[in-house]
Amino acid sequence: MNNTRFATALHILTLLAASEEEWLNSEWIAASINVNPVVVRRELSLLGEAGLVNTRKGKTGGATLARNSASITLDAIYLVVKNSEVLGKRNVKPNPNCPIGKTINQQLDNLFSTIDDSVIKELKSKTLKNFVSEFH
Amino acid sequence: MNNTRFATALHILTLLAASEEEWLNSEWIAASINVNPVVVRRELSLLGEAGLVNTRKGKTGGATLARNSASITLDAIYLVVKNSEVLGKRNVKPNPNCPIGKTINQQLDNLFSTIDDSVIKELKSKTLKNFVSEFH
DNA sequence: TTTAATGTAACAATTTTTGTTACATTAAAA
DNA sequence: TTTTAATGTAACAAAAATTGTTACATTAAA
Repeated sequence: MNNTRFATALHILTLLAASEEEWLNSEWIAASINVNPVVVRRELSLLGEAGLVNTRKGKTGGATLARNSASITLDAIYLVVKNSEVLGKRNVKPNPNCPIGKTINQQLDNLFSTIDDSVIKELKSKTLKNFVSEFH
Repeated sequence: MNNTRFATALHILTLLAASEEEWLNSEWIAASINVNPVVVRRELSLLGEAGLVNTRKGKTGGATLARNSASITLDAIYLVVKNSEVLGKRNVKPNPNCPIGKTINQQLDNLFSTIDDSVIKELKSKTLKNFVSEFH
């Protein structure tokens, strides 16, 4: 992950959690993060598919949290934005004539999964509510 | 991490560990990974700085492990290639006029460090020797 | 009917990653 | 002493990933 998607998604959810019951629009959210509103809408769309937020169109449109911030754990956010593994990518075509090259990607699969799982587990222990409570 | 550097570095070290006492050259290693020899030399240079390999120039030049594969843990490799945090990047300039935007990067610092630390810890429990032993 | 929002496609710009060429330096071997 | 075969590294090119932007159809309240 060499991008800002987790930071952006968590920022969005933090704003929504900090003002529950209000429909925040993408322009307002974008101004807080300092990115383009389209970036926010794109991420909101994915967070919506994951059941973390509700969005509505039309005048007075915007977004709210879909569930209580205490029930949202950070692994759910991570899974929405994750598009690579913690240890990165495998090399595409290691040499099949080399005993190591022949099977290294299978060994890396195991290792990469193990590490990813431990990150997920750690994130699962942290709630959005707790994260938000750190702001004072 | 959305790159192949960890996979490449571990591949290199696996080859060296699998034929200790031999000086493998970058062209040979590169053929196993299927990348350009310069990529291998670049990574070997960094692995050398970290004390994981020895390299020598001249005819009969090449690389060997600098220490026993049982004493090399995977966190050492990760630290050599790591150039981003597990949860990615922060947004560059969140709005200082927003209570959330004002301090979110400090909160993210804490979270990102915690997650990175847990990955390091997990990798520290795994040795190169053990990884190599999985090939059969 | 007007206004103000989302949803999303299409594309542009930027940054990161990977690949390549070139060559100075080193050290063994002929 | 010259040739050979390697590393080390700079400089640049190419490809891929990331981020930003414009445009506009759709929706729903006012």
